[in-house]
Formats: sequence, C-alpha cells, structure tokens
Amino acid sequence: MSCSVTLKQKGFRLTPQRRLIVDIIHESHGHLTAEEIIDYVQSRVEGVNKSTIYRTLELLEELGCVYRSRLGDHFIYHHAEEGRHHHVVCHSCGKSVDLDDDLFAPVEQAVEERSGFHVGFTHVVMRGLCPECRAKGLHDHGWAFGIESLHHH
Amino acid sequence: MSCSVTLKQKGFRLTPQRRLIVDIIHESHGHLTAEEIIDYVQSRVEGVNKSTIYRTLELLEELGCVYRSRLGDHFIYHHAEEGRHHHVVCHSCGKSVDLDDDLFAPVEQAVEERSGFHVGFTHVVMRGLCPECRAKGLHDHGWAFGIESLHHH
DNA sequence: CTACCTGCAAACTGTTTGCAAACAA
DNA sequence: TTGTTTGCAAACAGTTTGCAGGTAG
Repeated sequence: MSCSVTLKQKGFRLTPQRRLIVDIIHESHGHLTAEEIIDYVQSRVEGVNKSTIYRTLELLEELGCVYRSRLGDHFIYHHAEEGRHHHVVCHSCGKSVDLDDDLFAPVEQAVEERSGFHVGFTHVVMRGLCPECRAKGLHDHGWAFGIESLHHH
Repeated sequence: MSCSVTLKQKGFRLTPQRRLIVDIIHESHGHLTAEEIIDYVQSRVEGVNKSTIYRTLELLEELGCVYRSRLGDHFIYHHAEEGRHHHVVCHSCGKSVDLDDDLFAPVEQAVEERSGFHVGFTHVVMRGLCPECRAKGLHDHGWAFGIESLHHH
C-alpha cells in the first residue's frame, strides 16, 4: 500500500511537504541519506524545513513505510515496499548493488545455534569494494566499513 | 604483542593516561563504549580529559591494538589481541556473547558471487534477543538493531 | 473550527579540534 | 631540553525538540 494512503488511513494529514517527501523516496530506487532527501526536497520547494523532513521520515518509519538504517555517521532511508533486501555500497565510488533477503539466513541460523540469541536482518547496508575499483588497484584493507540494519515496525 | 610495547616500539610515549586506558581495555573481556572507558578512567584517576581518551583510542586503533565498531549512536572498543571475532548483544538485558571469526564467511562469499563486491567482516557487533529475554515473552520484532564493523588497519 | 503540522531557532549528544601549558625521554 | 601529549574550552555535525503561528480536513 502506498505511503500516502497509509498516512491518511491512520489519521495523519497529507500535507504538501509529506507528499513531496513520499514522492522522493518512491522515485529513488536506491537508498537516500537524510541529507540527500533534504536537498531534493528543498530543490523542488523552497522553505521546507529539515525538522519537518526528519519528523516525516520518523513517522513514515513508524508506519512501516520506510526503513531507516545507519551507514557510518548518517541515517539512510529506503522505501519498504519492495520488501526485505540488502545493499552493498562501494567505499570508493559509492556505487550500490541490491542483494536478496536471504543473504543473512546462514548467519541468523548460526547465531541462533551457537548462542541461542535471536537476530533478524531486515535491511542491511554494508560497505565493500566494487569490482571496478578493485581492478584499479584499490584495496579494502584498512577501510573502515559498517553494516547496520533496522527492524521494520 | 601488548599495546604498551607497541606504543613504545612505534615511538609513542607511554604516559600514565595511556597506560591506564590500555589496562582498562585489557581488563575488560567484553567490549566497552567510549563513555564506559571515560567513566572507568575517571573513576580511577581524577582529571583525565575525555579528549585525551578519544585521542588515545584513535591511536590504539591506528596501531591495530583495538577494534572500534559503531553500535547505534556510540562507538565501542575492544582489544584486538584475541583476533577476529564477533559479538551479539541482547537488546533487552545487554548480555553479550562472542562468536567465531568464520560467522560471516558465507555472507562474504555470497556477496562476492552475487555482486562481485568484496566485503570483509573483521569485528561485527550485532544486536539480538537472548534466550532468557525471549522466554520472558519479549519479541525482537519492532526492535531497532544495528550491526557494524571496522577493518583492523 | 481546531487539532495537527510546520518553520524557526535553539538544544542536544557524542566526538573532534586548536592551543597553551605540562611532561616523558 | 624539546617535541610529544595533555587539559581545557570551544567547535562540530547530524539529529531532535519547544513553541508560536499556519493549515488541512
């Protein structure tokens, strides 16, 4: 179901600002940082405040419309419609590739077997080095990289 | 090799502050947040400044003596002597369990096969729900959790 | 009408930096 | 002695909050 419909259904108002933010997240097929969303929004409509954007993103996350994950210092957002999946982002050139939901199944199972802990990877964004950048002789040794994920409420 | 020796070998001074920080990291068998390290240090010696602690931790990471990973909003630190390994931390009670190095091997392989990207998981800290807390009826559905890792330079 | 939303400005949090004084070697 | 290291205070960046005025329904 579309985010706009979800908003209205749950009794939230569909303001122009919210509509714009929802549109941007839907139009982007990748993941966006909060900063990118702020820039896109403000390039289309002057005067939309970043706190409005953060508040809208928080709301959309609570409604299950978007995933929010942390990548390094930033949060990144991704619409939740295409279901569970993961990303790898190249450290060097920033290129990103999607990966299937099942990627972490072996890890989930192994963690459960070895420790009894239950973990679930809903939307993980990890950093790596893409084939092209590797061919250029870059190494990922010494690169800091992080992966994070967040449950969809 | 011990952190103190590494420091001296590379021409860095072994000050009381640095010795104290190294001791605390070694004494702790788990992982510590920057804040915990600051608290421990300051409870033993008054007047040690947090910027000194951050600078020392940064240095120790550069020397390969400690790992630094992000867990949510904080960095956490762990001495690097026991080699590669990972952790799961319970969302609810904070209990933590160590996991073997090889945990993410299937993921590393799958990412490489599917995307050509090269990723390496040196020291991942993830959140989950421990058996006891699960038995208490807590669910991890709806919990935000993150895993992050950092390469050891 | 009137809650809900927004813009603004200011607060916040964890981390980082610049600089003069202190100190290890 | 002397260049590294420290403590202090202030900067920083991204995110969050309080509040008065604005607007969707």
